[in-house]
Amino acid sequence: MSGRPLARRFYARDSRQLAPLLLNKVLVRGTGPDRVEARIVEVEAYAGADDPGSHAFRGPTPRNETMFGPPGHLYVYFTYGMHWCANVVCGQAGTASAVLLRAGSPLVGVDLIRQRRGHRTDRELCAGPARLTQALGITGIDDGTDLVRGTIRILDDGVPPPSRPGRSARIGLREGRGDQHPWRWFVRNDPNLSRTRHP
DNA sequence: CTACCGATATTCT
DNA sequence: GAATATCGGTAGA
Repeated sequence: MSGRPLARRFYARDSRQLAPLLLNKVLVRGTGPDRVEARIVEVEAYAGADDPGSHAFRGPTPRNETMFGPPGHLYVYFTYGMHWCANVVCGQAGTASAVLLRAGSPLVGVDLIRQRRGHRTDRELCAGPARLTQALGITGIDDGTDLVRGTIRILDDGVPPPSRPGRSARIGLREGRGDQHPWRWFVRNDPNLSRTRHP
């Protein structure tokens, strides 16, 4: 697999505009034998001060500092005491706009993904935000990575986003969910979507 | 297949 | 103390 890396200006739009455009793009980490690729099939948009579901809602902290930086970098955070989740920082610097990568379809390095994921069924390999980071080997040391120049990149390999993507409320939130914030987009009928549990 | 529950570090009240 | 942008194991239908 190969493709053209997304340019900085591609990331410089609002998270709700960028999120559906990231569907069917290819997330890449590593080179050579440890190269892993997955096609993005599910995302969620997060905003800044006006979004009660966002980590940036109460302003900058050590954890969310990357969200307030320039677009085209990776915001990686640790949650539930054991899981890493990855976001694409977008918009203008200071707006804290970001897109959470929630699920992918494995393309390259599937054997390595199976090792990292404990030899689960194929559809469980990248079906969830923490599963996706584990499959690609993304952890806190990747927080702040420049997606345009770094070892983690997002490629356009010519597959366009869906013309009519699935859309729903965001998952796993107490605040900022519901019909007022239908900011989850996904590739309809893809077998690698995350499980949708609504607490 | 769905439902529940424990794990467990950081952030927030 | 409580909550958290989650997951994997187990129990049951």
